[in-house]
Amino acid sequence: MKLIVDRNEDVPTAPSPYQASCSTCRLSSLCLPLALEDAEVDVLDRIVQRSKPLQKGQHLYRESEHFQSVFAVRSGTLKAYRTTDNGREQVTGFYFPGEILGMDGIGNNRHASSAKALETAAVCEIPFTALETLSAKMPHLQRHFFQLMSREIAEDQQLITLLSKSSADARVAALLVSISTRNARRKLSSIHFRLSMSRVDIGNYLGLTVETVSRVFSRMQKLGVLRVENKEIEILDRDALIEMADA
Amino acid sequence: MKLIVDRNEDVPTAPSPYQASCSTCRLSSLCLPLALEDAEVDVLDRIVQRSKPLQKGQHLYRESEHFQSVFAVRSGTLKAYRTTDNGREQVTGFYFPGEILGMDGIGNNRHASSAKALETAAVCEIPFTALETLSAKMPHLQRHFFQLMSREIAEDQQLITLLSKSSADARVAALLVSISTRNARRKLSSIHFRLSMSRVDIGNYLGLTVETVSRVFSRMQKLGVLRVENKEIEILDRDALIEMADA
DNA sequence: TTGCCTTATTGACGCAGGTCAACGCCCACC
DNA sequence: GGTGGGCGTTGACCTGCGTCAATAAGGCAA
Repeated sequence: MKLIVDRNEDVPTAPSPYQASCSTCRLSSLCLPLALEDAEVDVLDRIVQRSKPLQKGQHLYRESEHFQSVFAVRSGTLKAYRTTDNGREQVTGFYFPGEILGMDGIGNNRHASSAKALETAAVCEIPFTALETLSAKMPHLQRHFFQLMSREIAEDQQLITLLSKSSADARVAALLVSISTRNARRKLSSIHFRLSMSRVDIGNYLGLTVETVSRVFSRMQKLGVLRVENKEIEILDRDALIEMADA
Repeated sequence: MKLIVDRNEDVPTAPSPYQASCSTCRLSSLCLPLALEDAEVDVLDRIVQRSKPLQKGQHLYRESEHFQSVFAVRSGTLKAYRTTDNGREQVTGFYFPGEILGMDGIGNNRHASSAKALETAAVCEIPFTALETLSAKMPHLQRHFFQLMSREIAEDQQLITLLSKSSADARVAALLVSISTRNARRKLSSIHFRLSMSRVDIGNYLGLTVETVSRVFSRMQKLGVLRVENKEIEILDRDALIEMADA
């Protein structure tokens, strides 16, 4: 039987049903408000739209849809993926709380990828036209947004490098290190976490088959580098993992 | 013996020995000035620096160097590449006239990759701080630069997809189609061109070995899709090539 | 609970592309 | 015009990962 305190689930933070504001959001130091003055954050706040959470499997946007906004993840995880001409799916990224997605749609005013929730997820919607207007007035914001986009480029290039020559072991290791690092940024455990994505998604992202991913996990477990129990991962030897990531 | 006009080298803008201005540049319709009013182009012109050409093999910038400017290619070809922790090299892109490179350095104020001329090449340097200031004043410019960065992201994602699952044939085909398309944009032949990069660079970019690249070229030639003669490429059956690119 | 369906693991086998090696060709530089 | 060194091609062989198949283990509905 459920207890009354459970109702707190419906009230993630303060006032609004979803989220009060950027200024009270504990992710603000990772997200768009980073590097903004308090007064500037308030202005930004006014253009940010918070809506009801996405259910697992629900789409935030779809490839080739009209582009209107970028999104910041507030909770949960999303995957971005594109569908190739011959119908194959390619996962291009996983997005965790505090991270921005949708920037690939700016170029042609249509989303270059689809985004889907891997679990219940909440996002902040940032209408791009408003963001542009604001950026022109707030140099810090403009700069920061340029930086965010640039980092997305640099990260994609890292993935390119990974996919181009690394072994299956190195790919999986690199993903785990990446998740671990991003968890640390959010003050979560960097050695013990739950994978929100399936083996299929991992394989798809890393250019491997499910079977290979599974075998790599087993192998790493046998080597004492990881403890794997379904989606629960414990990193037992982070140094070894980092070592494997670039071999 | 030096002529007096050479002293213009000290005056980077107007009547320089290298290039008059964005407004007279025949690449302006592909490059940064795109979508700008004539008056705006003049303002942009004033921050753009044109310098003496790079020789083949010369670096434009190196990974982890302090980031200061982005660059537009005026003539020639450059490759961008990064060096992994274990010393391997990964080519992340080729840049042709009218294209912008260096945007991956904005994020952390250091270049995330190195850029090297594949043949004699001329570039325009666009100091980023000045570009930011100007962007805040010229909405068209800000918008356009956001779009350029976004397209770089989208293109990287395309490469990710390519590297993730495609066969060697598909990878090479995709690169050739890409070069062909980019040549067409510059009003050059889309079916007959000279590869400015070596087989090693192609292989490196596509995550293949030189031998495989060479074999693919031979195979395509045998199939009557291409005519290959050293670096000269003639596309005999563009449709077949496009077909191969996503198989 | 039971049952169904999706996701994960493990094994056996085949093949695309990597590796190693030999050789030819282009061209830069004496 | 000769020669050396880099670049490209081709062949023979090997291996890591994909494929196919069978089984197990969760997870959700009724």
